[in-house]
Amino acid sequence: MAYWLMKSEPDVYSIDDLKRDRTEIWDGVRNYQARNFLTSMALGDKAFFYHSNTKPPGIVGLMEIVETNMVDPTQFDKSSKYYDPKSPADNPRWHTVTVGYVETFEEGITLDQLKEAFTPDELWVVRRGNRLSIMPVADAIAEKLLTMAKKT
DNA sequence: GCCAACGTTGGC
DNA sequence: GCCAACGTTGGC
Repeated sequence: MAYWLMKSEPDVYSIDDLKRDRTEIWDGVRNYQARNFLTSMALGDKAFFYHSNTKPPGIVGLMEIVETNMVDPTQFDKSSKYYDPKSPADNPRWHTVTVGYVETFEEGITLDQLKEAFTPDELWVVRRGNRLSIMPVADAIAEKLLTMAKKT
């Protein structure tokens, strides 16, 4: 089982929204590196939910991958802001997963705390200028994150 | 609201 | 294939 980190702006979709919905398709990713990580996810993988563009940014909870290799329907939806006219219907460009709610961390782990605890090589989200919205998290780092989440 | 980082687009 | 222009992300 692998661990991941997935970013979302809470104004757009937050961990509270996922708690309410229980499961949700993670649509709208339009970056090839992020998409490649999405397509390499396996059932049962866990993902840290990261709130970006908010105060404070940070990891707020845990998710589980409950469905893999889904075609992102928004790429064919002309009314969606994620509509991609260049994506061929017979060879969709954008794939994603469905995530399931696992837990909300009582205090979360802020970006400041993440920067204190990890180097940019250990956890990509603390890299300066990092814009990738989906990234892998090594097992040892994930275990440390889970310990930190329980302590706070 | 500003702006650094950086991915994408398009002219050549 | 280069690279300037442009758009987006996301911390501050």
